[in-house]
Amino acid sequence: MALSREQIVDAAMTILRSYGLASLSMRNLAKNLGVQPGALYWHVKSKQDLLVLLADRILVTTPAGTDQAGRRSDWDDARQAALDIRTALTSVKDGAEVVSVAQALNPRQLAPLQRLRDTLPADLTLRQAEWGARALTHYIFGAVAEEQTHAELILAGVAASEESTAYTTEAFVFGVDVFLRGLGATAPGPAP
Amino acid sequence: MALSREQIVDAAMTILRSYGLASLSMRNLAKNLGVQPGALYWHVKSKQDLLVLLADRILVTTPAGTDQAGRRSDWDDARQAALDIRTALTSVKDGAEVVSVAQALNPRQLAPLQRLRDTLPADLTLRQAEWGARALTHYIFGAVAEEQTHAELILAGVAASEESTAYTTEAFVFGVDVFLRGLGATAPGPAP
DNA sequence: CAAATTTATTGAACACCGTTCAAGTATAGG
DNA sequence: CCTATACTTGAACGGTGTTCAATAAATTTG
Repeated sequence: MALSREQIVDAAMTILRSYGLASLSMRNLAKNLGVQPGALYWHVKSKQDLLVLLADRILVTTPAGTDQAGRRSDWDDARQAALDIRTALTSVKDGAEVVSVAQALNPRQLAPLQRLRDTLPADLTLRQAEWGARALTHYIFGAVAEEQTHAELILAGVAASEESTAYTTEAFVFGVDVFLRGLGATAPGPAP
Repeated sequence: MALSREQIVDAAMTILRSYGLASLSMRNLAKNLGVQPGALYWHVKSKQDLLVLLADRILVTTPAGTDQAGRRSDWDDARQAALDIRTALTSVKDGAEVVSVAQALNPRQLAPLQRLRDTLPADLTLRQAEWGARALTHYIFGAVAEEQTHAELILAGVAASEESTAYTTEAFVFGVDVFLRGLGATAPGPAP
C-alpha cells in the first residue's frame, strides 16, 4: 500500500513515545516505515511541518471544551485546562519540547491553548485574558519541559532523583494556582 | 598566541550577537578563530559545555544583588530582578534559548535566578519561594524566547509585525505582576 | 644548550543530519 | 494498450558534532 501522511505521523509518534525527540530523524523515521528518506517529502513539506502535525496530535488528547450547558465554572475551569494540557504533554516523551518548537515556528493558535484563554475572562480585559493565557502557557511548557528533561537525565543516570513525581505535580499546580490567583486579583490597569 | 577558553567564548558571543544560535556551529566558530574545529575541543568539553559558558556570560550582565544596607524592598525587588533578567537575555540574539538549553542540560543554579528566589521570601515557605522562583523563571524564559523568535521571524519576512516593542514590554511586566501578585496572596498551604 | 615532556593544533575521518531531484516504477482513467 | 498522474528510489549536496593519531610548539628538566 502507498505511504500516507497519517502513517508517517503514526510512525513518528511511535518513535517519539519510545525513544524521544533525539531519535526522531527523517532517516530513522523512513527506516521504520521501510522506505527511503526522500519518500517522506512527498507527503510532508519539511520536518518542521511534521513537528506541527505531531504537536496537534499530542494536544488532541486533551478533553475539548467540557463546559456543558452554560455552566461556566470560574477559575477551576482554567485550572483544569492547565492540568489537562500537562497530562497531554506528559503522555509523550519530549512532548513539551515538541509542542514548544511547533508553537514557536508556527505561531498559530493550538486548540487547547485557545480553550485556556476562553476559560479565563470573567471580568478581564480582552488583552488581559490574551496576555494571561500566553503567560500561563509559557509557564506550563517550561515546567513540563523541565520535568521531562529532568526525568530523562535521571533515566540516563546523569542526575539523581530527589523529589517524587507526586511532588512535581504538586509544584506544577502550585505554579498554576499562583498564576490564576494573580490573574484574579487583576484590577484594570497596572498594579502598584 | 595560543587559543584560550576565554577567546573561544568571546568569539562565540560575537557570532551569537551578530547572527544568532543557528550560525553558532563549532566549524563556523573555528573558522572565525582561524583554527581547525578539533582545536576547540582541547579547551571545551563539548558544545553543550560552551553553551553553559555562554549562558553564564549572558546573565552576568545582570546587576548583582543590589540590596544595600539591610533595605529589603518587598516585591519590587523581585519585579526588578525579573526585568533585569529579561534585559540580559534580550541583549543577545537567541539569548533566552541559549540560557534555557544550558539550564535544562546543566540544571545548576544560575546566579541571577538564585537572586530572584532570594528576593521572594517575605512570609513564604522555603518550598513556596523555591517553586515560585522556578515558575517565574519558566515564564521569563518562555516569554523572552517567544519575543526573540518572533522578532527574527519578522526580520526574515515570514511574519508581520503587529505590536510594537513597547507593547511586548508591557505584556512582559503584566505577566510578572500577575505572578508576583499571585505569590503575594499565597497562604501557607494549598489554596482552594 | 639539548633532550625530554607537556601543551596545543592539525588533518582526516566517522557517523550522523535535513533536503533535493532526476530517474524510475506503480496505479489508475480513457 | 497507452498515457498521465501519483508515488518511490538512489544518489547526491552541504552541512552537523565529535574523535584521534600524528605533529608542531612551548616548557621544563638534565
